[in-house]
Amino acid sequence: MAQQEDVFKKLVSHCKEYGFVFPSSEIYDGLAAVYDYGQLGVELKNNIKKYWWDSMVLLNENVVGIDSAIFMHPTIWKASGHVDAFNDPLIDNKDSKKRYRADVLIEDQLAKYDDKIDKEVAKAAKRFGESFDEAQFRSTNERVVENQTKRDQLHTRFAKALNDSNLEELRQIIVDEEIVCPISGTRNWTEVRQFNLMFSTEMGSGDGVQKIYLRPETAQGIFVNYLNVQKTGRMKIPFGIAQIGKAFRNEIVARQFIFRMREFEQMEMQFFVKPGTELEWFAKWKETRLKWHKALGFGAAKYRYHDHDKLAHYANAATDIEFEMPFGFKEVEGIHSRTDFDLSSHEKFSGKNIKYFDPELNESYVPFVIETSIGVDRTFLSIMAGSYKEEVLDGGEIRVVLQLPPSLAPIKLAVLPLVKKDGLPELARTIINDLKFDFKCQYDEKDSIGKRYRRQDAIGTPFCVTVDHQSLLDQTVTIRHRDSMKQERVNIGALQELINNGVSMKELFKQITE
RNA sequence: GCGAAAAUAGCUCAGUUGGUAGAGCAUAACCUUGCCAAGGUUAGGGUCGCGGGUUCGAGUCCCGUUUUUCGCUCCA
Repeated sequence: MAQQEDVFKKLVSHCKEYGFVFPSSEIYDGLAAVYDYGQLGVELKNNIKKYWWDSMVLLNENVVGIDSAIFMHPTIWKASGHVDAFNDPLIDNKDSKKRYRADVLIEDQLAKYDDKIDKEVAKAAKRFGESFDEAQFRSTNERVVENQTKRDQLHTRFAKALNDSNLEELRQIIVDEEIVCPISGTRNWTEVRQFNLMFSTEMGSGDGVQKIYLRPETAQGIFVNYLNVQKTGRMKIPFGIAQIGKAFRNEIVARQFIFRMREFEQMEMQFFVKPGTELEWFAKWKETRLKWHKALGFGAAKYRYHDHDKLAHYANAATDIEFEMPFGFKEVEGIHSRTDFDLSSHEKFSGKNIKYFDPELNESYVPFVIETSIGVDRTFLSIMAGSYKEEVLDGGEIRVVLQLPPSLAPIKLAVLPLVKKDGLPELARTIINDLKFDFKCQYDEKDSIGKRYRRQDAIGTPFCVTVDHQSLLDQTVTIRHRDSMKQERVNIGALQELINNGVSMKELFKQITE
């Protein structure tokens, strides 16, 4: 484990050193859990997005894309459940350092009163046997009535405090009820704090100002547009809508580099199906999505499914695809069968009919939804982690090489004059000027050729084209492959096709569709 | 958010009992070599995370703060 953490540390340094990822606002001491992508990082990230996007909208004729706004009508987040479901009041015990949900502590206290009452009843039942009338006993026994009164008073007070979002009152209840920490047994509590998952901002000014949220997921932008897309695109169920975009969550703890950030990017596809068929489609997408990951070539052992036992309020089946990060297997993608929860809820809250008319069945229904939701930043991290290698060469020296899938590499080829004289740089420039329309190229004439190869290895460039004196005579160059370090001599005119074959995403797509 | 540890050049780090900062690599220029990094010469780059305090004097001691890592907690 210590060694793995070491790898993670090296990976983070590598990302910084070569311009993949920088801490945000670094000259102002940074901003917690926010990162910027650098000159190579943005290329890799764009390639990842292209790989996903094309795998959805090119490979599936019934999947189309949209790009919805980050700002959305505030009621959307009521309908989705985000406003209510993520307002947990939290309290810490200063002695045990444990954190609890304040409402759960109070609910436990309510349960204790119930236990006391039940015990009294049980005792009486034992004592009086068959002649025991529980209902009468409950209403007349002093201790039972006392506990019932206390419980009811607490319940009323608790419900009011929750309803008013009165955090001081919640804390006061915990103090008044003399609730102790189960670990430390003390009543040394912090204030109750509210953590809302959603960031909010204000739109408009003056009297018309409106509180709006930064979307915590991109999915809702698809749901509220599904009928627009269906009608204008003449889509027939089953069909899907794909979207890539930023989302924001005010995480309590955001950590592990770009794995959990407060601002992040999602690639989501919502697939609309006939009710009753959702589990078949869930299984289908579960399989397809794993193929997409495996096609990257890091080995099947790096991935696994994690099926959810505990399901979210909207789902009837859910699984994660996990990748073995340097800090363990972690979720990269989630596949959920979201039922008709979201669409039905939007129908209710908006008052609009958003049923799909199925011409084959000649009837209307609210479609069920299968969601595939993948984090761009997590995928980026998984690809960096899977690619970073420290190879021990024959001579015993270590080569740092980023074995990125060539189709995702930020730089596709470097063109290197063997010496920076005798007209070699000029020929190298000519080659770049010809290839730059198709591939991101880099020119380098500094330092020895070996050193230049290593520099390209460190940023994952799959091909190095070297111009030497023979090139001037017969228009051939050597092309060197990153992973094998093998070289071959080819005609300059053959480069375009050779490189194109090497960096095309076609091979990956074939693995997904077969 | 709680606790622990850390923060010195682009990266990895050193820095003595407190005496105004160093290395390796990297970067740039020139010379040299030319197919798998680390030849020569030279240069740039640091108010030692930030703000206070103690002191004649703070990278070093004290307090606060920010950021990062680890543990706890949370993660529809």
